[in-house]
Amino acid sequence: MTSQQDLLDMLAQVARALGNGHRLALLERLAQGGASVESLANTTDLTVGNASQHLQHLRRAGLVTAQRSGKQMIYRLTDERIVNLLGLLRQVAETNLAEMERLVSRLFAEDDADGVLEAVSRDELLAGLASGEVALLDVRPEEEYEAGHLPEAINIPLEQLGDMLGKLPRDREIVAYCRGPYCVLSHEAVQRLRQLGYRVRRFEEGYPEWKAAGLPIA
Amino acid sequence: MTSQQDLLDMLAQVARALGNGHRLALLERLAQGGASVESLANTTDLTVGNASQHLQHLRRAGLVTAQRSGKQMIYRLTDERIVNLLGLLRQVAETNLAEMERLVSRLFAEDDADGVLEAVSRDELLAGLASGEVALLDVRPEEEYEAGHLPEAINIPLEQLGDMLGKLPRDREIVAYCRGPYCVLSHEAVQRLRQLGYRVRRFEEGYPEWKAAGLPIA
DNA sequence: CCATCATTCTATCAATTAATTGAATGATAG
DNA sequence: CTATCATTCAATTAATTGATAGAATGATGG
Repeated sequence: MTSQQDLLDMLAQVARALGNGHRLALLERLAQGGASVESLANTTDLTVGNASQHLQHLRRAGLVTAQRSGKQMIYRLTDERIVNLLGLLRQVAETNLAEMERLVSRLFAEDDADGVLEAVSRDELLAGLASGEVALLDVRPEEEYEAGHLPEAINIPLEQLGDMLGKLPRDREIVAYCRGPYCVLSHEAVQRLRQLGYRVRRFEEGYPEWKAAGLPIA
Repeated sequence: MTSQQDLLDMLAQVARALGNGHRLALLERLAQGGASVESLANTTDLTVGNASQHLQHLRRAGLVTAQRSGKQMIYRLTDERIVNLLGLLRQVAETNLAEMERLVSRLFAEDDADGVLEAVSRDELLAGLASGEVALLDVRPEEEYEAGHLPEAINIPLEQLGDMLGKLPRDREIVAYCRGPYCVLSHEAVQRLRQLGYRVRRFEEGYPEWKAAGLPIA
């Protein structure tokens, strides 16, 4: 006979699949778009063998699917709602764990006496884009940009920021975004560009959250 | 230095706290309202010592708080959004794990050739209540009903269903609800009442989801 | 203060999980 | 068919987790 506890045990199995920092890193990368095991291993600093095992763990939990493409195995999120699930987990953790807040503020430690570096909210960004006052900058690697990005966004991967400044407008405020709330790429970009005199702030979310909210992508 | 991985590790710690069936059962019970360790141990079939340990695990993850009241320790959810988090986890698991669906349909196995026992959705229930065509029946234990319930709901705990039939109207359809989507109390009540000739269906959600949605409670 | 009750702490054992290594499989290009 | 590349499998080890039993703590009522 099936009992309610069996169902909860199965739910727990899915939750346990989320219960490892490396697997969360893999999911965050997968939220940018599908990728091969090797590519995933590189962006998450795992050995290929280890990444493969974690991906199979996620697959058993129904969180990702695998599809062979030639020699490579391409992994993808099974469900767009997984982004929402991770977002909600993040919110709950941030509001209820003091330790969490400490880590977040340290990760984004910034010399921001005037508060001008305050991150841009989704509503604020939408308003800025509608009025044409804001230029969007995607600082993720080209591979992730190609897999999908916010409309009208210019792609300058963080490593090439110095070489491609010509692409950036001087007459509008720039809003930089990257992989999500904990991604430091956009934060780093903002700090560097501000030193060069650009008017630039960081979007408080990233591409996956934008997409999961059903907003238009390119 | 703090890295993004530290944050993901901390998120993983919260997810791991959800990664145990007994702890999910405790959270489901806590979603009905605060309770003592002993009460929680009873409703989840755990020993008191074991329940205490799991509750402390949940506390370290920031999911519950404890407050002493006389000799007893009353535990509560720290955050209403935890109900949403569990709901989303459930949705993701149900849509992506075949095994999950199999278990759910077996738990609610019903002899329902005509489809009349189909669960009532939230919108349908709201419409029925607004028009006065529906009477609400809460079949949870009195303790949980007292801690909060849907407006106008009559409480008849499942064990006392036979004794208190007089409270039920014959002229309206009855909608029974209990703790949530996996709670079998309302399902059991519906089966029994239908045999007695009542017009009755079960609400597909439960009290915690109703409350978390911001709908009025009593 | 003492007895009682509710809960937590401590120690222990069994079970599960994560990382590592090296071998095995599957697909492709020559 | 063979060499190569990407991924998975299998075996081992260390670390973590969960259950249990019994001692310890904290609050209450006489």
